[in-house]
Amino acid sequence: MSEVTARPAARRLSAQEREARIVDEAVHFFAEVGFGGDTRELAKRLGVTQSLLYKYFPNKEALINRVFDVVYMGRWNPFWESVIHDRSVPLQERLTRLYLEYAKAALTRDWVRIFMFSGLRGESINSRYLTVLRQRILEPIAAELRHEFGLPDVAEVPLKSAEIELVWGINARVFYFGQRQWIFDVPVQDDLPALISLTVEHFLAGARVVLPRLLQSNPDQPITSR
Amino acid sequence: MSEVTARPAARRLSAQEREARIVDEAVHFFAEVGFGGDTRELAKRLGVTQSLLYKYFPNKEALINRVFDVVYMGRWNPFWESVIHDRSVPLQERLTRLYLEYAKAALTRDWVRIFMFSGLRGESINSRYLTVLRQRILEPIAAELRHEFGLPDVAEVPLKSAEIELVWGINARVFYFGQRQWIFDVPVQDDLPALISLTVEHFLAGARVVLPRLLQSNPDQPITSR
DNA sequence: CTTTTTGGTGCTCATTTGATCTACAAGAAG
DNA sequence: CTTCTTGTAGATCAAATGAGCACCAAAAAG
Repeated sequence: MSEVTARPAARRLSAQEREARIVDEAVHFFAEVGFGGDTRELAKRLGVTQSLLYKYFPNKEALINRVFDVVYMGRWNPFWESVIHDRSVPLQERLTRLYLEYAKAALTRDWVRIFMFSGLRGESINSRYLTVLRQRILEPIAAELRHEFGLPDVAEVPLKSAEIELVWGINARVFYFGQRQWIFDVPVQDDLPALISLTVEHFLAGARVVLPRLLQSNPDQPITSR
Repeated sequence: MSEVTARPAARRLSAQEREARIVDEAVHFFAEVGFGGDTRELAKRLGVTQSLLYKYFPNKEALINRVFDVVYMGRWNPFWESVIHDRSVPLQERLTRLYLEYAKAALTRDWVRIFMFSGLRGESINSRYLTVLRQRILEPIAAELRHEFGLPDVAEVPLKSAEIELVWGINARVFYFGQRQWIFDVPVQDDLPALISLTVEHFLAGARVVLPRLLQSNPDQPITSR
């Protein structure tokens, strides 16, 4: 076998194009092996020398931060926010559409794994992302639930934290599908869209029973308590 | 400040005791920084020289595998399995007790983080653990749900995968509490036990509506489907 | 065709890190 | 007092890895 393998380099792209390819491959690479992955291996996958990476990014951290930008808010879809408020569509359908679309972005291998890798690393970006998610998705859903079940408007009775927690539950379940598939190797058997619609259906049926009771109890921190 | 800190070594323990301390500290250490954490730092935390570690474990991998043994099945509580079948107690209470107890073991910082670190590393132990969980906890719960709602016994109509998926949902939600607290830094506001009991209540209320419908539909892979 | 620009390579350095080895000290046991 | 065991001290190796530098060659400009 010849030792001439990595030599015919895919040379001479525009700086812009090259940078884009580096970031793109970095997303896949770090999603696979974690941020401890070494730059030589990344360069090899790009068909490029390791030193070239440092012509585009001052150091590894800068590249990692670029990956965060691209993967996190770079994939945010405004449709997720808008669909919630469209009361011309039944709530169950709105939620199903929302999470069907959400799954397309957030249940990819790259996204799920990078989300966990960065969280475990102690990056504050996870916390920031989830805060945005809560404000733009979960709280609006909670408000729509009030309307759906004929409960007092949020303007009158502010959302209780337990209501938000209930809505977190949808996210938890959907995200868990992704974790099972891309991290734990216990893939989902059934058709994912079908499971998501089942999840939404189940969620609403449960909320219809539990929510009114939740709002009757005392101020905040209701329920049985410690 | 004095540099006399790690020197007054806790010397001369029995081999057994020393090994136990190493494993114990390794659990905390790897849970914090991941399995990429270096042995010198671990030794420092133990107040011991790095070379001593290699007197107890042939290499780092062996130590890591020990950590898996201790953390995974080493913390399995048979009560989780037994409580499910006790029909002298209402199902809702059984499930609440189960997940309250489950949370004590599986919602610790060490457990949640090591579970994710090992999963991302591609360890097969996660898949094995979740398979055991499904067989010993989730499927029995699904069977009890049949009984609870007056649906055909599992012996007559075998469990559909969608039923199991529904039960995975409880686990997903409970585990997500742990992930938020120990990985994403978006801690749960309310009292955790209260939230778990709310989760169970909500789950059962939803299942009561959805499950009968699920069993009426065609063979497996029911629901809307692609 | 020559010059200039700039994308890309090869080599090298300094650290970090897993792992090993020699010599020695201090409790416990006979 | 001698011997065994637990640990230290510390040096050391080899491999892996982030980062920097001098130089080259292909494309663009004149």
